[in-house]
Amino acid sequence: MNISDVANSTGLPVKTIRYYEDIGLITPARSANGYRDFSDTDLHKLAFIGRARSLGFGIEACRDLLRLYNDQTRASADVKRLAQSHLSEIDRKITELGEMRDTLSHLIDACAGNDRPDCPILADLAADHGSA
Amino acid sequence: MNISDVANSTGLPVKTIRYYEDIGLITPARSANGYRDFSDTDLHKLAFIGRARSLGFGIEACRDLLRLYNDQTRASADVKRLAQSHLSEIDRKITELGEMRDTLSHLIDACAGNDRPDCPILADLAADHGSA
DNA sequence: GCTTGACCTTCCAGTTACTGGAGGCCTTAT
DNA sequence: ATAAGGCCTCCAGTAACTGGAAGGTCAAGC
Repeated sequence: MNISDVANSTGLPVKTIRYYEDIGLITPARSANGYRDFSDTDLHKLAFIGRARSLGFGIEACRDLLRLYNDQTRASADVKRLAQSHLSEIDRKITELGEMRDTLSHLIDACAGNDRPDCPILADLAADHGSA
Repeated sequence: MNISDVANSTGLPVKTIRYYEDIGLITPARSANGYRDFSDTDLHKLAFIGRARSLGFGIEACRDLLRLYNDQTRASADVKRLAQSHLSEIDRKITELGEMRDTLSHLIDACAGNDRPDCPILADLAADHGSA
């Protein structure tokens, strides 16, 4: 299988697949002409990585997940721990973004949005929010 | 004012302040010895940027906000538009993270988390989610 | 046999917003 | 005189790609 076939099957961009080889996530064979020659296993791994990435796992976490997947002696507790740690990170980000969202939407509501210069958004950014 | 005073006042790291000068957000004066010599205006600008950044505005948006702030003839509509566009982006991210969160927490709930190898999380990542 | 166009290759640079570190002046206090 | 600490610049690295240049390969058509 050539790289564009794999890209079509997995939905991953060609560039990304090459990148995943660069960083050692996959090691496809090479044809005599130098082209990458992907096996079904490579395809499967890439699909796996693609789904893990779509759940927000970082590349190193993907590497760990792949290793666990290939390890028949794994304990599901190890996978769960990894996933929980990632979930906490997601929750942290959601909270952070939610706080931004709340502040920002209040400011937006307070702004007339007309052709006058006075603007509560700018006023808030310029205001002293210091603790002292 | 030396850079560490500004860092203390604004809460921004020294490195970040130098970086903001590099990219032209601020242009502090220099003392005879080559040290940056920050004015109150510089301080104010940096605090402004710090607050905009804490609301998640990107650097270029900060530049725009600063420009609008300094433009007495601005229309609040322009500020509002910028903020709304940023809010949409935040909402998009929250939605994306929320979807990840939901999927991931279902999988985590389904995983026994013991020392057995069978794991619904890995099974899901390995499963064919293809459209065909 | 040759050209054309679609693929494939590698390598380099750029993205975001910093952060860390090396190597080296400047200042202040002892 | 020296030691500590603050300041300087420049270089490299981070995460995960993405775009583009320069060039080899392959299949089809004339």
